[in-house]
Amino acid sequence: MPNLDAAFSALADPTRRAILARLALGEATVMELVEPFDLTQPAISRHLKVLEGAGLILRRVEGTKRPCRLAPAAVAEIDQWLAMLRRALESNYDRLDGVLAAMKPEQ
Amino acid sequence: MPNLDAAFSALADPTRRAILARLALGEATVMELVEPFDLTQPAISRHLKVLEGAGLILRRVEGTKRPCRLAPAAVAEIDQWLAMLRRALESNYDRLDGVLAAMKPEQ
DNA sequence: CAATTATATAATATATAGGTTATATAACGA
DNA sequence: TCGTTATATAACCTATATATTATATAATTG
Repeated sequence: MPNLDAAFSALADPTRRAILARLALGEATVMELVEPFDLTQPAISRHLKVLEGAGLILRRVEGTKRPCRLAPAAVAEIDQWLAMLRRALESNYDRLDGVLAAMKPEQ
Repeated sequence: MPNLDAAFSALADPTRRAILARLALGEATVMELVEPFDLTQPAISRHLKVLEGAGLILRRVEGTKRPCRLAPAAVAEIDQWLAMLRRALESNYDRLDGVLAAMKPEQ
């Protein structure tokens, strides 16, 4: 899954997570997304490109505007991958009693 | 949540995800984690440091070995953050019919 | 058509990531 | 105690990320 690289990497940046949090409230244009940040428009445009490349947002063309909205693709992929960790963590937890019981006598 | 930076950033690297996938099968020492990769031991040690810093793994001291295992902290935090996106995606989906109906007449 | 608005791209600078080799440290086993 | 094994750290190099400013493109409006 080479896309997981892009998805996790996109989410690693706090500005991009803030953009996604804003988009969770609904569609927004580039300039609307620039406004709350102390960053230039080109900087936000690049972040949006990263988010789009990762499958985290989609953009429409509406005249000269490019309204952005959340996309489901990447979140689904991430969830799927994390499920593997969750399963492992749960089964480790299940085994914990046994492991502790086996260890204590030796110490 | 400054930890989300570290957690997502840690997961963005395929080597580190592979290490986690290995640890999902059970605890492993540093050298056991080096073995399947075409990387040097210091490289893996650095990856482990990153994973530990992100709250994705824990390490015990066992003589000269440092067995690693998965940690639940970061996964929980990530899940919580993603839940926000999931909710928004679902409600956007719910609204989609209405939005489309409202748009079509204008175009 | 000219001016403005919305967005993208290019050029550039700097910081950070991730790899390597060399070396330090600390426990183990003979 | 000495050599070996397991791991960590330091120094260094290169590639990439992110920001900026300047500029291009394309739709909108007067």
